[in-house]
Amino acid sequence: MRSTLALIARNVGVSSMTVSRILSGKGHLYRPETREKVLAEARRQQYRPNSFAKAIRARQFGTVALIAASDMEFGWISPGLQNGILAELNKNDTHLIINYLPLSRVTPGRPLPRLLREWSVDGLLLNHMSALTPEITALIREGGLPAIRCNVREDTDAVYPDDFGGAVAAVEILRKAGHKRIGYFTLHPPFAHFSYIDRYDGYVRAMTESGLTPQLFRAELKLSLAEQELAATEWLKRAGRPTAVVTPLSGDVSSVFAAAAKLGLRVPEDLSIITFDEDRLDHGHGRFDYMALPTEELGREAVRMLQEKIEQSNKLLPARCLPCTYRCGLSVGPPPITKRFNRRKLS
Amino acid sequence: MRSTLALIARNVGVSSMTVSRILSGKGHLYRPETREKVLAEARRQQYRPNSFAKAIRARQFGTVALIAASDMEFGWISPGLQNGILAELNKNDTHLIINYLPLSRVTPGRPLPRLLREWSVDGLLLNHMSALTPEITALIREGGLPAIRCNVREDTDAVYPDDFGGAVAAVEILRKAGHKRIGYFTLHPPFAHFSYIDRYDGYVRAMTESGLTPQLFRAELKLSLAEQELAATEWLKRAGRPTAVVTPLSGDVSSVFAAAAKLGLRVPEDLSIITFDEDRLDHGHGRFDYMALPTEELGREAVRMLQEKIEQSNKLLPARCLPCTYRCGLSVGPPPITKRFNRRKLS
DNA sequence: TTGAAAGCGTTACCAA
DNA sequence: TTGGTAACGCTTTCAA
Repeated sequence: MRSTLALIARNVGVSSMTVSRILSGKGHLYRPETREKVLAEARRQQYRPNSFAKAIRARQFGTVALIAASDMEFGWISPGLQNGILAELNKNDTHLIINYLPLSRVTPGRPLPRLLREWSVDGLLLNHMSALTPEITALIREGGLPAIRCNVREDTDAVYPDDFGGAVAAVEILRKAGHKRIGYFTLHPPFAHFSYIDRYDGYVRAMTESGLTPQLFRAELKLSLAEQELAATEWLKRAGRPTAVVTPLSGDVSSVFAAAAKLGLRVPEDLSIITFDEDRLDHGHGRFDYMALPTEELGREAVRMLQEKIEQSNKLLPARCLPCTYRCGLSVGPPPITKRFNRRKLS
Repeated sequence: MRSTLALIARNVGVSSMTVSRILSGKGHLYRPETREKVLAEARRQQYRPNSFAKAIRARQFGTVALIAASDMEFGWISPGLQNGILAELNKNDTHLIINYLPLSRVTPGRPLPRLLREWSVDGLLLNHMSALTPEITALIREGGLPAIRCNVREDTDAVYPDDFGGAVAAVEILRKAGHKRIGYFTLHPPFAHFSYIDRYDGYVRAMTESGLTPQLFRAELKLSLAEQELAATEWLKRAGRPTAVVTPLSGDVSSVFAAAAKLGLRVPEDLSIITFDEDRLDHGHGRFDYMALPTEELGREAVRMLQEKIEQSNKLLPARCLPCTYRCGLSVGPPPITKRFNRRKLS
């Protein structure tokens, strides 16, 4: 049976207010004798306060929700983002409820998840894996809950990584290493997202502003894996082929690497690679150079903004755009000696 | 201002019970006229029930917690596991609170997170990224909450993947492809975990039972990335070098692949690779063959078990061990023609 | 067809 | 130093 203040009070022979105060740190007001008896009985019963009852009294939930909004049937929340959010929330003993929300469910017909139908949290964090739709914007506004949007490039109430700047920085790193023929390599993206576009735009901008020519490889969706690899191989052995590539997704790396290996091109001696990724434990143990997305800081900042909104009755906040960080690996080096490289026959 | 039943009731001029019943689907008991008025006012006020108040009345939280227990300061929950858990919980409109729990915080001195100090959930899912400690076992038992442990090999109240069987299956796949010299390749693991050991044990068992000789490469922790790669290269060019490797972590793949590429060994023509991973969107777009961990099903099963425990007053449940699934990629093929391969000089 | 009262487990407030 | 009362927002139960 669950223990309550009333139960302890009855057993000890005091009022439940006495118990309440002693157990919530106001014990100095009481006689040591009373205090001891209450504490002992609470311990005996393994008393733990009911946080929902507290929340009702306090008129705030002490809870925030993180919703993964996407085009897909399931959600995806980056571990770094999640950790950043939790780290910041834990400072205030705030709970985090998570759920995913397929955007297809945000239409007049379909029922919303309980999280949005009922009143259960003080604020909302939305993680966007696809573009913002008018429906979801309306949903949030109508809900009246303070909300911060993560990973979506909006002017207000949003936090997102500087993907454009990350791509520019990647090109700069390769340029400083001596590369001029820098390609952009990507298979098909698993979902549509602003960052995927911004990375390419950043690449093109950095290239043209340096007077270099962008060269893009983009595998078509309908091709099989083997066909994609073949196409990649063709692209890598063209005359004027790149000595370095930027890829927007870490999943692209093994493809370009495999294609290069098939041609006998070594990384980084013959081909340098920079990709995008979040900092994580299993990222090839640092084999590849990458632009690290500021996922953890994104989470922390989102929480700070949300807390500000909760305190200041949902006031509009300017968005924050956080920079990527270059992580050195083993996949970037100087370009090969040009003449020999160009003359080399690739089978 | 938040809307409540009482507020609507006052505005319409009925009792709050009337409002409560009409808004919770028992409207047919009332005159259409009353019903309409109440519904209109509720809509106007954007009424949403307070789920904490409901929970208090119902004497259950309608909420479950997922705690990521690990040796590290932060947590790691596999996206598949999380999705499986959410998918199953959403069937009953149950909320999921997540948090991480560094095992160092489970000692008499340090304060526990609110989730464990207070009473906020009906049950607990524990995701273990390290071995179970006596402290955490005691903590859970004392807490008195129904709990299921994920990713830990225990006899009761647990769900975990069959890593041993997965490794056995991986060896079988390579054997059937014709390989006899099958190696085991791993850098240092990011954390200690039963699965890491079980995979190796499964590999050794499958090899010896087939009359083959295990050969292990394991990079030492203190080596730099470049030194690890050098060591891997040495291992791959020994006489009697493997024609296929099993690696327990997907992060190992790029290392063995890179080392092979340095030697001019192609995948899969000269070297086949099978790794372990969970099904995910960005897994090299299917480049590598892997044994897929049943993470999503693990989550679903954990929730089903937990719900059973919650209903049946925390009764002990036998553990469940779920099989891995082979996912075909482009990294497994027949072994190279032996004589030529053996004679070939690798620089 | 509708309502009043009681209670879920807390805590703020006022009184003793 | 201690206790009674009321209230947070909801639903069950009983009564009209």
